Amino acid sequence: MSESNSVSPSNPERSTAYSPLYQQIKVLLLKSLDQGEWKPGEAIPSELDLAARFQVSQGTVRKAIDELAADNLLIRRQGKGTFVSTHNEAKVRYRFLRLTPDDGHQPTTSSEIIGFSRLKAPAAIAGLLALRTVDTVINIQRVLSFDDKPTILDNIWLPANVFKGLSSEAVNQNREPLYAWFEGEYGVSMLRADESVRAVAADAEAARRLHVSQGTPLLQVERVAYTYGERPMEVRQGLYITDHFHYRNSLN
Amino acid sequence: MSESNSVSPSNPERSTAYSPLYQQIKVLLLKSLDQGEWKPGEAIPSELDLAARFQVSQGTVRKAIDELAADNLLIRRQGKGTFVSTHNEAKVRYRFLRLTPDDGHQPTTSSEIIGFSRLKAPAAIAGLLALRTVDTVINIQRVLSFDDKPTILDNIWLPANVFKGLSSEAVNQNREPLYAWFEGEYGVSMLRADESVRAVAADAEAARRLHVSQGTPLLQVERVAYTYGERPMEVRQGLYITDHFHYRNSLN
DNA sequence: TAGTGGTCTAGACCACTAA
DNA sequence: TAGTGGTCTAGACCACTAC
Repeated sequence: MSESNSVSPSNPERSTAYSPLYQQIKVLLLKSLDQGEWKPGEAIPSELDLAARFQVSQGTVRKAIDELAADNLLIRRQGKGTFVSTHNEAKVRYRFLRLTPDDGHQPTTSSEIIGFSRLKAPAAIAGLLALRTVDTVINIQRVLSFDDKPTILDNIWLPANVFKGLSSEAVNQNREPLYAWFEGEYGVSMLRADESVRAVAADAEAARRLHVSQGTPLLQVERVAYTYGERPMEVRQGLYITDHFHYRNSLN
Repeated sequence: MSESNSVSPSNPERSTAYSPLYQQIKVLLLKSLDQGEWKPGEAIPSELDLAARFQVSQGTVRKAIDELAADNLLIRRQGKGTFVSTHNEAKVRYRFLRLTPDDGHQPTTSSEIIGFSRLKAPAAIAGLLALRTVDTVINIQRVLSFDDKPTILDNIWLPANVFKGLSSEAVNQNREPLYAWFEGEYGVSMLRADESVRAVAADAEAARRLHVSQGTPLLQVERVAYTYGERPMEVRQGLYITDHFHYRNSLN
């Protein structure tokens, strides 16, 4: 583990690229996070330790950490330290799920796996996952129920070369939220996602799985989730019943 | 214009409330913004001027401004100054509209007002706007077309006591985006909004207005928009056609 | 050239946590 | 009490804009 992470404060030959010190520190921190030097849920070194390691002032490290914390990659806890984000804490499980009950109450959730297969990536999926159509993907289908009522039909696509050894049995035995499971079992941290939302009519399959009539309006949510380096790691299409739930969003 | 905006760095009697200096500065800046001391699009005083005015260091003012800029209330422009946000710039018009063409191209937009009335606030609207049911609200209905194809049916509710003098003629003559118009004409800045999204079936009215068959799945977007101090200033229900457009969202 | 925001430092002190 | 992140200061210098 070489520790020669020094940085030159002012680079005299700035051909085209000038980047402030704290941005360079941020890149170094991201590299360590991506490489797993500190795992989800663990503390990273203190600001003073990092300042010594990178040969900069505490304030500069602070600004780098501030930005990573603003992006939810790190979590600061006064008096305790700075920790790597995780999907595995009660408070932030289902962090990416925007579907919310119309009344405030917290529903019980359960998941049933209804499909699992490996196949060559369909063109559309390959494009979104930055794969070729000769690469293998894993397809998982499941139904999420809230208070025992089927509410979400998910169709999930993962790159097989990353999720090595993921099997039908494994996914059936897993009881954690998927993203928490991915962190612990496959070392994949989902950091960010883009969603496209539409209204569609339930087809025969969706109607059967969600116990609604064919043609019922459903919310279709297409998600691409990314890990470090903006690398896409999951494509997911969800069909949501929205008669007693809504997709919430905040604009600013 | 009294200028006695001083602040005591450390309050010895912190009964329960401790708030850092930069937070107190932030509150003072918000008050000035709310009171219109600096209008949308205008520059606020320089950091050094504000530091002198509030008797704190530049760094403390900076941190207060940083947070306001992160909330999109202010915009920093290096070398020029810090400016009050506005919906009236080409770059950020339709800042709150998440509906996006599936292909990337930028459609032409047009708006047709199809309804205007004043009435006592219905209970549901009164609740969302923090009004009583004896208060008057303004209701505007319109159709937004993209590339001359009707795509959004909007039903908008405004508190009449704030939007004084808003008339059917005025709203018909206005050519700006609504929120830009509200800023200039009524001094109301829309800073933030919450949205609830659902899939619904087009009723007879929506079908007629949007040129689709009754029962067509539509995206229903319910929005509450807020100005300074989290005061709700608009309730809006939009029905979106999403066959060639989608509601985009980023999660992190 | 002057004025603005942006970066970086060094040091002091405060608030919070845990032993 | 020691260690962490959080606040605040004063000052130097850099990058960008406009005149």
